[in-house]
Amino acid sequence: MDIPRAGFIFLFLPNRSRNVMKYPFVQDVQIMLAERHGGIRAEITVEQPPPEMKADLTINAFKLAKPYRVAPPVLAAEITEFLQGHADVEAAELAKAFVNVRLKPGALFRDSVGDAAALLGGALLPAEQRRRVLVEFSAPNTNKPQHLGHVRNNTLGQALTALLRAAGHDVVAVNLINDRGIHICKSMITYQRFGNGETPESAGKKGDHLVGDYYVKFDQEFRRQLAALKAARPELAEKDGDELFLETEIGRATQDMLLAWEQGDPAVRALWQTMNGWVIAGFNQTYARMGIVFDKLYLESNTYTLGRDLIQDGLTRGVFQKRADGAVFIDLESDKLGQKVVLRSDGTSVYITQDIGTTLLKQNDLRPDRQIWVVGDEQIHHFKQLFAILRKLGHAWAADCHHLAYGMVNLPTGKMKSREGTVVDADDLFDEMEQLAREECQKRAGDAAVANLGERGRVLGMGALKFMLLKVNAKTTMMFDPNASIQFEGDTGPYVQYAYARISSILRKAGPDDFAGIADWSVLGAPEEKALALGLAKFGQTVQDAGAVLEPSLLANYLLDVARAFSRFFTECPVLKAPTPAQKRARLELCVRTRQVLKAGLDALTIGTLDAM
RNA sequence: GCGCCCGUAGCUCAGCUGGAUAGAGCGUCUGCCUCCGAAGCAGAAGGUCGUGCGUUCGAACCGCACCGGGCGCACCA
Repeated sequence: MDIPRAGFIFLFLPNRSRNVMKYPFVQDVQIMLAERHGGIRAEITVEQPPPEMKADLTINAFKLAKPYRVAPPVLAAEITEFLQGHADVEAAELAKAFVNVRLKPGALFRDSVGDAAALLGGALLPAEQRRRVLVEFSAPNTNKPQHLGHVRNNTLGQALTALLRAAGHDVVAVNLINDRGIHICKSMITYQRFGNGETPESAGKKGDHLVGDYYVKFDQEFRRQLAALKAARPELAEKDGDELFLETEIGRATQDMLLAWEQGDPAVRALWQTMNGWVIAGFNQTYARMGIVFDKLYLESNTYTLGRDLIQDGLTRGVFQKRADGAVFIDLESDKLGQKVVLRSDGTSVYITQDIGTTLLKQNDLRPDRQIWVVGDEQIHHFKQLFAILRKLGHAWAADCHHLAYGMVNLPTGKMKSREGTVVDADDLFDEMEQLAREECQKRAGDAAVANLGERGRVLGMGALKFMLLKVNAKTTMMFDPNASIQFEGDTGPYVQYAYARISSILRKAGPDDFAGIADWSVLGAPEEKALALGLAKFGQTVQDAGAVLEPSLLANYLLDVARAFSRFFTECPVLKAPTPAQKRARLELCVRTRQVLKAGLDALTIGTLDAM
């Protein structure tokens, strides 16, 4: 019963036989082998040889043995002999079953970076493989401000959206705001009691932070009442807070407020409107700083009842069953997911019921070929159940639903805990990053004034933060050390941004004459030049691969490789002071290509660039 | 108890559908700014890829078992 996977692969894995960057000698090898071995045309991929091999590319004959049914050394020998006579090839050497190929520089640069449109356009999938994709991410609760965990979610969702768009998909970014429920009422009830009409303006703080303060206050008040309750009734000492929620005065009052909200009580609704407005205004500032734009917004207050009708429908069709106590459940044993209640015995819906409803709503509203949820990995089981239920309801598109599960962000001290005050606030974190970035800029400028210091701080600070979150696998439970892990050196966003800025600087200094005519690639050939060009050539395939497996980290790590290759090139090969005008021209062209790839790649991760930093 | 994820250098992490002597950054040590901005470059040291079997011409990667860590298995969201 692995239908979802099958659908996933069908939709998203690019056809590997299509070479984005075409090396003609590879195709010639393919034709040669077909002629010799009964017309078989197997896919031939080029790989990167170990540096000590002094080769540019390598063909691995081990992988060809199976389709051709010929021993690897035999095939390798045939290929080597063939390539030794090929016009593009400078040398072809046989090593075990590997054929190490050194290309003539003219051919190497022509086929890797010669065609700018092909290089950058290589990211785009052919039209028939493009899809309409709905990406839901962020999905915040409107009871407190966002923290580092949300930042990872936001960054992943935003980058995934941009990445899929870079691959040619039509992506709709969706946010489902959880703006109702008992947790929202907690902030409301304490505000009602202790707020004294305070507003974000009067308090001088963002609305989400203000409301969050009252959420914290609720917890304090509740724990105070809980302690008093346990003191008065020692037999309750062993019970936990959740069990005794309704035994406390404030818990009872909060529950009553939720009921009043559901019945449309005007006063409760008005307070709710006001406080939610504050929070959402605050969220919008946070999103703006991250550069996030949603195409579509859903409010849970509008959608939370949707699933209920669907349950009734499924009940009549026998998908769901009713228990003696009135609760409705579905049997997911065939998917090894047990049983799942979808309607409580009192007829109210549970979390998954709402999700069924909103999933159908999104499907009907936006007609995507595929839905993706960016949600933490603790909900893996929930989504397995959700997708199984959708399948059982007969929705074929459920096979194209996917939960992008990401791991937690832990601190050196362990998990973030609001009660212990170890939560890293998103807005504070942004401030610190920008401050750090400004200091770094100023440090390098000495006493001189730095132009656009604020802008530089924003681009570099946010770039460092996003890159740090994106360079690790989404599913990795990652460590965040506030004091040490924000770096501007080494494997970082600013390292990539720095390469971009340095190229920009070079291009500024070059005169118009330096760009005259067409680059003659045959004058290049230094190892650093070749490594850079061969690296750039992988851009398109990397974007497609990263999009296919929904993994921005592939692209982030690729950009580090490119930036590193550029830095090496840059120290070893003078550009503006190249030995000959022809070399200067060609190296400038290589710089332009590198800049284009870095820009396109950072764009696909939603990380900004600066022409000077 | 059952299920999912993770154990790779002192630390944080890569390792592309199994392929050549396992990589990067940080940290430590050593060089390089009269030469396109040193947020850089070059080099050194540092690993029984958790353990053991198995599959394979070949395993960090696939299979099984075990050890260690995390997360799930609600009429919570």
